[in-house]
Amino acid sequence: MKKISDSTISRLSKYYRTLSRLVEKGVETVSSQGMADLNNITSAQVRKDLSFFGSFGKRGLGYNTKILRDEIGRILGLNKKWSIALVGVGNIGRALLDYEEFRKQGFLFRALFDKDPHKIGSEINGLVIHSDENICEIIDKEGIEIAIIAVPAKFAQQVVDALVECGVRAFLNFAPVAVKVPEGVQVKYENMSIELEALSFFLTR
Amino acid sequence: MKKISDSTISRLSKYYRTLSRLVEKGVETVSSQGMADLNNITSAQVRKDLSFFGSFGKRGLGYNTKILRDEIGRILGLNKKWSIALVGVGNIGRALLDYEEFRKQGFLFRALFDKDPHKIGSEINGLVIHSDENICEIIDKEGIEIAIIAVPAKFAQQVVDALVECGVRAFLNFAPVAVKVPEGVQVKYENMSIELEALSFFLTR
DNA sequence: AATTGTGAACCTCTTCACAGCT
DNA sequence: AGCTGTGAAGAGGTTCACAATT
Repeated sequence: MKKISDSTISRLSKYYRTLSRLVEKGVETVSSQGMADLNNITSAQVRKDLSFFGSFGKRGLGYNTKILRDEIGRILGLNKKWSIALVGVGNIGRALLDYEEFRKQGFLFRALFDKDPHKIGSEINGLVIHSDENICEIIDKEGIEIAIIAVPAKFAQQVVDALVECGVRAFLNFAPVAVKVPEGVQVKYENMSIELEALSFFLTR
Repeated sequence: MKKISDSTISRLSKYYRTLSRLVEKGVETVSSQGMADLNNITSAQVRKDLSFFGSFGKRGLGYNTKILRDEIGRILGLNKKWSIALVGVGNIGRALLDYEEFRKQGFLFRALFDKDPHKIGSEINGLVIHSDENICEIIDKEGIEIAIIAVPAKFAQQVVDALVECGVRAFLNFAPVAVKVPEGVQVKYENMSIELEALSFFLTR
C-alpha cells in the first residue's frame, strides 16, 4: 500500500470538516479551488491529496459535497465507532471527556484509569475510574482500540508500555514527552504549549 | 532573516522540555545523539536545527544542558511573560485556564471574553469575563499579545477580525476552521480531533 | 576518541501545467 | 468553457559524511 503522508491525512480531516459545514449549509457541489480557499491552501494540493485515494470529482463540475464528505469519512475510518480509554483523569482528561467533537466523530470513551486512590471507584459520565490493576482485562472487555494518555510526563512511558502489552496499538499522548513503542504501534502527540511557543517565537523575531 | 521551518521550531520546543527534565535530574551535558534518542529523531537533525541559531556545543563533549536550555528559551521568547486573552470560556476554555504548563512557560491569561450573558461579569481565577464591548480598550489596557480562540467555528472569523483590528498579531485557534488574516498576523491551529482521526486512519488500513 | 557544525546528497512534499473529461 | 487528475518540475526538509575542534 502506498505511503500516505501525515500532512495529507491531517488535511483530509480538515476537508471533512469543511465539507460537513458545506453540506449543512445546503451547498451541493464545490470545486477544488473552493475547497482550497476555505482551507488557505492551493487547489492542486486538494486534488493531489484526493488522488491518492481515487477520483471523486467530475471534470468541469467539481465535487458533490455529500459524496466527498462520506468518501473522506470512510477513508479516515469515521464510519465506525472507536472505543477509547482515557488514562489520567486530571484537568486535561476531564476536559476531553466533555469534548463534544470526539463523540460526534465516533470516538467514544469506554474506560477510565487513574492512579489517585481518591478518584478510583468514582464515576464520571457514567464511567467508573479504574486503578491500574487488571488493566488488560478491562481493555479487552471494553474493546479499547485507542488510548489517550493524559498523565504526567514521567509516567507516560510506563503507562504506554502496559497498554501495548494489553494489545493497544494507537495512542494519543498529551504528556510532553516522546515515548518508545514497538513497530506497528502508532503514537500521536498533542501538546498545546508547542503552538503557543511557535507564536512566541514569531512575535520575538 | 533566514526562514526557519515550522518543524524546526516545534522541535526546539521539544528540546526545551527534554533539556528542562535533564537539568532537573542533574544531568550536566548531553550529546546530539542523546537528545535525538530522547526525541525519537536523528542526531543530525538536532545539530542542524541548532545550527540555524548558532554554535552551542563543544566538539568532543556535547552540550551543556543548562546553557542550551536557556539559549533555546531565549530563541523561543520564553524569557519573558506573554499576556494572553481567552475568547470563549466554554469547556475547552476553562481547561486551558487551569493548564499549569502555560503559566509555567510564561503564558499568562490576562483577559477573558464570552458572548453568553450568563457568564459576562462573573469571575474565573480572579479574571472577569467581558462581553465584546470595548474589546480594544481591554486588549490595550492588559497589553494582550496573543489571543486564544475557543469559540464555535462559525464565530471564529469575526472574533479574529475584531482582535486583528485591535492590533493582536498572534492567535491560537481551537475552532476547527481556517481563518483569514492579513500579512504579518500569525495563526496556529490546535485541533485534537485531527490526531485522533490520524489514528483512526492508521487502524483502518 | 568523541562529538560538533555543515555543505552536499538525498528524499519527500508541493506546485505547475496541461491532457482529458463533462 | 470549466474543472479534474496527474506526470514532471520545483521547493523544502532530512540525512549523510567528514573536516574541524576539544
